[in-house]
Amino acid sequence: MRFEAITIKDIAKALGLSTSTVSRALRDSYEISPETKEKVLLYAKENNYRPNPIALSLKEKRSSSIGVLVCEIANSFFSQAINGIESVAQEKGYNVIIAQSKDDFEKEISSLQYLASRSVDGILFSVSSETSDFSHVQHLHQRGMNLVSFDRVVDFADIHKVSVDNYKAAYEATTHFIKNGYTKIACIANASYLSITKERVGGYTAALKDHNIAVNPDNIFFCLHGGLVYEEIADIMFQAMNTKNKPDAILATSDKITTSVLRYCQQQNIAIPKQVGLVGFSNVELTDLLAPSLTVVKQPAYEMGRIAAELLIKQIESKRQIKDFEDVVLATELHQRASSEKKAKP
Amino acid sequence: MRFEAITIKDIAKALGLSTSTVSRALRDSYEISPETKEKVLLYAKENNYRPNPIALSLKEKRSSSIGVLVCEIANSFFSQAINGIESVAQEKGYNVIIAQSKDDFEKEISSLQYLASRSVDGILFSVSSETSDFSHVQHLHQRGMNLVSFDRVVDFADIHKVSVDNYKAAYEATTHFIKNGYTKIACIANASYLSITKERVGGYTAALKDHNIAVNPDNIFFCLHGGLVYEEIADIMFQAMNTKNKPDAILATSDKITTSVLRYCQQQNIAIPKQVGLVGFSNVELTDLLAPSLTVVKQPAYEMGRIAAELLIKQIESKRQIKDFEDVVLATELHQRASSEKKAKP
DNA sequence: ATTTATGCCGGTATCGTTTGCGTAAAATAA
DNA sequence: TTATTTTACGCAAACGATACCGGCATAAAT
Repeated sequence: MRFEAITIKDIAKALGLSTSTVSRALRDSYEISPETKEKVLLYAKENNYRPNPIALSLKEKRSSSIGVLVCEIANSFFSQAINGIESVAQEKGYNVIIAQSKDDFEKEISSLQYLASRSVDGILFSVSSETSDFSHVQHLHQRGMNLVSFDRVVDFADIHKVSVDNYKAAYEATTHFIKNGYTKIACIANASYLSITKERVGGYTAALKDHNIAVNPDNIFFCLHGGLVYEEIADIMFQAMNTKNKPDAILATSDKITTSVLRYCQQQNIAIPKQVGLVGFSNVELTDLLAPSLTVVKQPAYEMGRIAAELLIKQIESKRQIKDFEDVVLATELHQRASSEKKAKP
Repeated sequence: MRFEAITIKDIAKALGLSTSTVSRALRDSYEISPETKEKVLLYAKENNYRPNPIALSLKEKRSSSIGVLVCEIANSFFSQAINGIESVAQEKGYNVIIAQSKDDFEKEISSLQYLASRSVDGILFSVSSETSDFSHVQHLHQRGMNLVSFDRVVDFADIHKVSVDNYKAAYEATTHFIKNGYTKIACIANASYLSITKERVGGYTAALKDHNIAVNPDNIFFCLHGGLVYEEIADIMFQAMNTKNKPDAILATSDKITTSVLRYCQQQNIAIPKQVGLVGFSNVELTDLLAPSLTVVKQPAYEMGRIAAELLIKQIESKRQIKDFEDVVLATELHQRASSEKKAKP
C-alpha cells in the first residue's frame, strides 16, 4: 500500500498549464498573472497539495533532517536531551532521526555510517562508553559532515561541543561529602577513556587533594559497560565493601551506576547514608522520592539538547565553512538530600 | 557546508562508462561483463560509494522511514517503546523519525500532518490525552497512509492496534487492594475519553462490583493533562483526602500520575500505605527503590514497540491492501510491593 | 508602420538512480 | 560466406520540483 499524493504535474494537467507555471504560481512569482495564481492556489488548497520533500531534497541537496546518535534512548538523560533536540528541530523544520549505539563501539560506527548514508544534513552524537578511538568520527568530519558532539564529547578541536562542567560537578559533590564528614570517598565511574569520566574523576581527586585527603587508587573504579550490566556494579561494590579500609561514601558518576549501587545496597542491607553515603549523577525525576532520598548531580539535559541542536542547524545553514567552534559548558545542579547527610560524630 | 558524496555519474565518468552500465554493474546484472563489473565494484569500494537514498526514494516512491508520534519522549514508557521500535527498524533498514504531541490535540494534528508530508512510509502513534475526535487519523488512513495505533489506541476497526490488557491490569490491581484489606479505593485516571482510561476504569469498577463494593463516582478522578501538570494531581488529591469518607487506597493509572501522587503524599506527610495505599501504572526502573517501594503495574513497553513496528513494516511491504487487522493485546505485570501491603486489622 | 518593452507563460535541464529499449560488435549457426 | 543469435553496453525517460532561457502576444514609443 502506498500513500498517493497530488503533484505539481497533476495540478498542471487539471488546469491546462505547465508545471513551471504552477510552480511559480505556488511560489507567488511576479511573472504569473493574479488570475492564474488564484486558480492554482485554489486548486492546490482544495486538493491538499504538499510539495514532495524528497524531490525537494534531491534538488536542493539537503534533506532537512538531522540524525541523533545516543547510546540508549530509554535513559532519562538522553530522552530529556532528545526532547530538547526535537523541540528545536520542530521549530526549524527539521526531522529528527534516532539511532542507538547501545554503548557498543561497532554499533556506533555502523549507526554513524548509516545516518550519514541516509543523507541527514548533520549529526548530533554522544560517543559510546567503549569508544576510545575517534577516527571514525574524524573521517566523517573530514568528508564534510556537519557534526556536533554533546555530553560525551570527542577530544579533537574543530567541532562544536556541548557538555556540562563535569570537573566542577564532581568537585562539588566530593566537597559536599567532605563537608558532611565523609573521608573515605570511593568513586565508581564510567569507562576510563570517556571525556566525562576523565573530567569527573579529575574533579573528584582534586577535591580530595584540596582538602588534604590522600587519593587512594583502590577507591576509584571504572566500568566499561557504564552500569548497563548490573553484575559489573555488583562486583565492584562487593570488592569495595570488603576491604579492610572500606569507603564511607560513594560517588557514582552515571545514572545507571547510581541506580545499580542503590539496588546493591538495598539487596545487601547496606544502610545509606549510615554505612555508606551516596551521591550520584542522575536525571531521573524520582530521586527525591527514593529511600533514602538521593543526593544527585543533575545535568541540564533538555538545555543541552536544545543548544546542541541549535548549533548544528546554524552550522548546516551557514553558507561558509565554520572556523570558530564553540565549546559550550553548562553548569550542573547539586541537589543535597538524605543519602549524603552529615555524619554523626563518632 | 555540505557533505559531498560520490555518485554513479562520477564513477561512470571516471571509468568511461555510462551511468546505466555502472548501475547494472553495481546490482550485479547479467548484462555486464565480469571485467567491467570488477572495475566498477573496485572503484566504488575505493571511493566509498553509497547509493543516494533520496534519489532512490524519489524513484521508488518510498522513503524507508517510519514516523513515531508519542506525547512525550522523556517518559519511561514511551522511551522504552521507542527503543523497541528503533531496534526493529534498524533490523529492517528503516529510519525512525520522532515527533511529540506533548499531549496537545493541535500539536498532534500538526505533527501527524508533518510526518505524513515528510513522506514517511508509515506512522506509529499513540494519541494525546486531549484527543477524543479521531477524524484527523481517519482522514490520513483513508488517504492510504500506513498506520499502527499503539498504547492509546483509536476506536475504529480497520487498523492494526497494539496495546495491553488495561481492563485486566486495573482489575488485578484493584483486586490486589481488596485482598489486602482496602475497601475505599479511589482511582485517579487520565483523560476520560482515552481508550486506556475507559478500560482501566472499567477494570477497576468491575473488580469493586465483583467483590461487592459499591462504586463511588466521587472516588473516580480524571485528569485532562494526564499528570503533566502537577497542580492537577495536587488539586485532585486535596479534594480526595478532604472528604469525610476519604479513600484508603489509590489506583493511579499513569506514570506521571503515580509520581505526582507520591510526591503529594510526601509533601503533605501522608503515610503510604498506612494512611493510604498506592498502586500505580509505571515503567520507571526505580520504583522498587522508592520510599516505600511501590506496587506497580508494569507494561511491556519494549515489546509493544517491537510488535507495533513489525506490524507496520509488514503492512508497508505488503503488496496488496491489508484486510485483516490485528488487535494485539499484551499482558501487564503486577509487582506487589510495600505501598499496598496488607492492612493491619483495625 | 516599425521597433521596443513588458506581461505571461512553456520548454527543458537538473538532482541520482533505475530500467526498457535499441544497437554495435562478437560469436555462433546455417 | 551469410544469417542469426548473443553479449555488452549506451540512450533516454521517469520520479517531483525548480529555474534558466526563450518566446508569443499586446501595448507603448519612435
